[in-house]
Amino acid sequence: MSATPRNTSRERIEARESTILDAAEGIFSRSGFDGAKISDIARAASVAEGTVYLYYKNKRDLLAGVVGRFWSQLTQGAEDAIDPQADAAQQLEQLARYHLQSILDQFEVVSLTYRARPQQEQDLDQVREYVRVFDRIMQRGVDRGELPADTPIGQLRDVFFGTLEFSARTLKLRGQAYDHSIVSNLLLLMLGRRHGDAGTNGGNNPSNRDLMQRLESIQEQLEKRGAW
Amino acid sequence: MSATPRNTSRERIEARESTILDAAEGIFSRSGFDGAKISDIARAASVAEGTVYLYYKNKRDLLAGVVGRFWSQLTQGAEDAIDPQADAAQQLEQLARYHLQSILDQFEVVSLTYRARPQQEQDLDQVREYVRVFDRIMQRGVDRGELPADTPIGQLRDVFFGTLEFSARTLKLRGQAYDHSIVSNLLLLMLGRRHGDAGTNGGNNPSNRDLMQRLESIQEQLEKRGAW
DNA sequence: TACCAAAATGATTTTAATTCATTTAAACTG
DNA sequence: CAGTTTAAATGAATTAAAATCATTTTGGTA
Repeated sequence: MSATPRNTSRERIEARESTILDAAEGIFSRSGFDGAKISDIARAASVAEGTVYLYYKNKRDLLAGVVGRFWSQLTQGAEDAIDPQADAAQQLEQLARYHLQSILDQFEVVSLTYRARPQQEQDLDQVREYVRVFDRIMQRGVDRGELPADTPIGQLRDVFFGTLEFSARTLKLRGQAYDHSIVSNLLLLMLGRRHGDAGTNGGNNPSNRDLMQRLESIQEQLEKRGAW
Repeated sequence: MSATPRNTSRERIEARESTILDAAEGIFSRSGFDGAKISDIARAASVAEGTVYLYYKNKRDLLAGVVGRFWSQLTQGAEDAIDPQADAAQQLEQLARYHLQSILDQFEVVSLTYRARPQQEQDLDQVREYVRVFDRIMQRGVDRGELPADTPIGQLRDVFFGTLEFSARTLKLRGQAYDHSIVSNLLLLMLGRRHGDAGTNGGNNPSNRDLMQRLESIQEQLEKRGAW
């Protein structure tokens, strides 16, 4: 029959493709795009060099495969990390934490994204899909009145992902780990409140009494100095 | 004597180096890093292939030269674009406009930056220097009490550059041109007001929180000065 | 068991970076 | 200014790695 003519075969083939992607991800991450040799990837996948070309047209295509899979998995993970019951602000925080944590954990793969061909090509379809997770959260927030109706979602998207990615780079450059204050401050900015440190003195409005004390302290200092 | 033994020579050599950089910038921008052939670059510079290697160790090094020069020029241009008399908010807006405009104009070169070796290497020294233009504006704003004393400059730096770069990518992707609302909204976010339209909360009565921040900033300045 | 098509192989070809022995030009010397 | 030394430039030859493709192997089928 032809009912399941090469079903077994299909499984084997998908497994092999996935093996090649795994190998490529490892070698690309370790050596970068230029440093990675197809022969190394083939060896790591226990496959002949020519076999790689049966699955991917060329080296760039293979990279696109690795990067595409990464972003697909990220989309899946993001959807799992977000509580559908929560309000927009909470969901945004969940996404921010998840995103920052993930791009820190897999920084090398994220960097490889920039080696994929940009624009027009569908190389970055999976990135676009990922970004829609953000758009949906925001749109729902607007629809429910949790966010102002004129919220510029498109612009805030660039604020959100741009800030998190640059922050991740900074952390990596300095050898620092995940820092929650980045997420807190970003959310405070985006949701329209003032920055400062997260919990510390949060949204407190100091009392007139606090202000008076501070003024007295300043006056005292000035008098000590006699200067002005 | 050896006072000016090969001064004339030095000029010629610098001119040639600059010619090679120009050629490389053109070819790299047009064809990308991988697509650019040293032979093309050599031809565009009217020079033999081997000559390129007298000036740059290899292709990556040549790329670093192109990218480094770009960021140096950007630093120079930024300093010219900023009015030293203006307050922090105005300077920030000047820098934002200049930055967004520049990276849109020379998007390909900016993209090439990501092909330069990251981390530890001094490939990105010029980028760091450029970023200090931002830091100086912010620090001066804090010192003068125009910005809260606890302004997290380092984090805001990532907000600023991250947002502008991602916004530029979005514009390019959609074939759109410079959009001033991006700069306006970014500044509104960063300076702690709400987004939406510019003047909205302009001359409003300041809250106690605003007053307290201003007092703290004054006090800090006093203390700094008291140190000597 | 014999056959066929799909899959895999790796030696060969191709492409482009990098090197280096040789040539050319510039700067210095007496 | 002819001769000598040193620096700069050249491009043919080398090398390295991507990509191809004629051949072999494998798995399924009759």
